[in-house]
Amino acid sequence: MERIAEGEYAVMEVLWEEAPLTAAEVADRVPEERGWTLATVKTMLSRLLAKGVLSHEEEGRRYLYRPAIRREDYVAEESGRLIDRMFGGRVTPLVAQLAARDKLTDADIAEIEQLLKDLKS
Amino acid sequence: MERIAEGEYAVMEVLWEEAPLTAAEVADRVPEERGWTLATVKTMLSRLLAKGVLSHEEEGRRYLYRPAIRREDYVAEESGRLIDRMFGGRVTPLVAQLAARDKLTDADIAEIEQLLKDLKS
DNA sequence: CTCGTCTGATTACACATGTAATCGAACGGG
DNA sequence: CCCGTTCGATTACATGTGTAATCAGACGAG
Repeated sequence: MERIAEGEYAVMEVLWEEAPLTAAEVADRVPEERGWTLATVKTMLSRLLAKGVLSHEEEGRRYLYRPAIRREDYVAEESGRLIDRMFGGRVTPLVAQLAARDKLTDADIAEIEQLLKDLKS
Repeated sequence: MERIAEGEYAVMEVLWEEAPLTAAEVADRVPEERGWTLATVKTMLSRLLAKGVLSHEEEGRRYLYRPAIRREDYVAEESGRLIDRMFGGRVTPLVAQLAARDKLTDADIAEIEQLLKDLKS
């Protein structure tokens, strides 16, 4: 699967949230902080189309854009990439890392324990 | 902290493993698959120096390079970035994601459970 | 029919990255 | 003392990315 750049990812997020949308609608929904113009959003859409991660259908004179890949799939792939690169493909060190960094609250821990318990059954 | 590109990261790995090293030594230790020439490695070293994530000391006419940041710190930051971007800052969905993708073996599960148990005590 | 408007397409441009080659200085063998 | 070798530094160049402006064609208001 094609890599999606950080900025492009913001556009995907919008479309994973709601689709199909026109370019203008996507632009409206992109987080304010980006400060992107409509032109910028259109560039992103074109590039994402070229990468094959979006599809579009004509609606009159405009396009309606929608994701061509599932969010879960992309996220899984990206996560896997990071884990391979930084943790030699092993998940436990990642969890350990997060734990050591105090990134895990008690609630997180409880939740993960529950999750693991369900997994085993 | 400066971002480290994927290729540059390979060089950091070498130096986190063993330091200080000369450019030639680093090149020797970079994974074969990269197929990099010494020139390429030197470019990486320069860029990493510019980013401030490596330091160097002169040893005669050469430099000895060594990491200026700790691996754990960088890895923690990168992990955090991914988690923020893809999981809204929450770790549990990441674990859930990995679990759903069958990325967790029984041994992993046991290990993580043990880890969490230790955390609570 | 005509003209501004909206759309996607094309083009622009700077900086990052992958991947080097080359250059000038210094060292070391003869 | 000279020359090839070895360093880091500088330069090169294609591709990706952030961030747009502009252009050509279609559409809709008069």
